[in-house]
Amino acid sequence: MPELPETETIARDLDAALRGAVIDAVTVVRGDVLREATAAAFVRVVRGSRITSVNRRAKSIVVALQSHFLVVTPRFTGALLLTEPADDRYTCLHLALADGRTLRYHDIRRLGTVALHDAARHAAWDSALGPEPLDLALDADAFWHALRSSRQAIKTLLMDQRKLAGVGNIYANEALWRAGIRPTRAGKSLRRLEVGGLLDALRAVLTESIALRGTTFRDFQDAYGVRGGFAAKLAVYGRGGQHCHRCCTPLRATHRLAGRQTVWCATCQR
DNA sequence: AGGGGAACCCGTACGC
DNA sequence: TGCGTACGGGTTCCCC
Repeated sequence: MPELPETETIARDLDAALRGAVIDAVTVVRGDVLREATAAAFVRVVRGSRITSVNRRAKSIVVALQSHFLVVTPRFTGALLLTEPADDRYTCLHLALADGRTLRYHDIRRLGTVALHDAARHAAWDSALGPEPLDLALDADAFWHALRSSRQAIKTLLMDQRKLAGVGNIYANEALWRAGIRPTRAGKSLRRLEVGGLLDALRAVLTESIALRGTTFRDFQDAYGVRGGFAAKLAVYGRGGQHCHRCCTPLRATHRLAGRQTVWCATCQR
């Protein structure tokens, strides 16, 4: 479930730890996590290359090499680990660094992916994604325009990576509760003022979660195997049937909206 | 075009 | 207790 705050946590740690590191040896243990490259091509490109930076885009960690990019999308159980995992059976990729450290891509359920991009492919991938919510270049007017053409539910739109990058189920639920907006409202029904409030709420919850190194609901761990601290701060996600922190009404929960867990307060979300 | 649904994967939860 | 099955979850791909 790593969304924006969780992948941001991983990327910041890895950037500090890996900038300038050289990858000496590559072992592909579970080749089915690879995308856009065969195991042989992956080894050929990655072996001997230097890591120039590590960043985040949407819910992916982007490891920049000299000429290529590794785009790691952990999905539910994927992790980029600098420490020895508790169970090495789930190591999919093993990168030995010249300084003696090891970077592993570890994934129990293997729905996560590691793609290899050259510069042109990476630019195309990047341009297909929507704006970053924490980028101040995205203003409420632009966001309002992006939403007002759609009949889809606002919660579905928040999670549409072409419209906005990095927001998944947890933070979509949380931002809508904070903004007092019902998840099922059609995008085009939102007024300009409501969209401004929603963007403010979204930025606040993402920023607070990053400060606590993300939400570990079940599986998320950072590069050192440590859990995030934001789960205790969640107002609605995973709290169906419990009381709303604002008005004490029992929170409603459904899976009907795009098949995902949606939790909201029918009293204070309109 | 835009939206809906299946596939991907396997640990966990649950039923018998 | 032990086995079998349903489920979840984001993205991609396919189809209507």
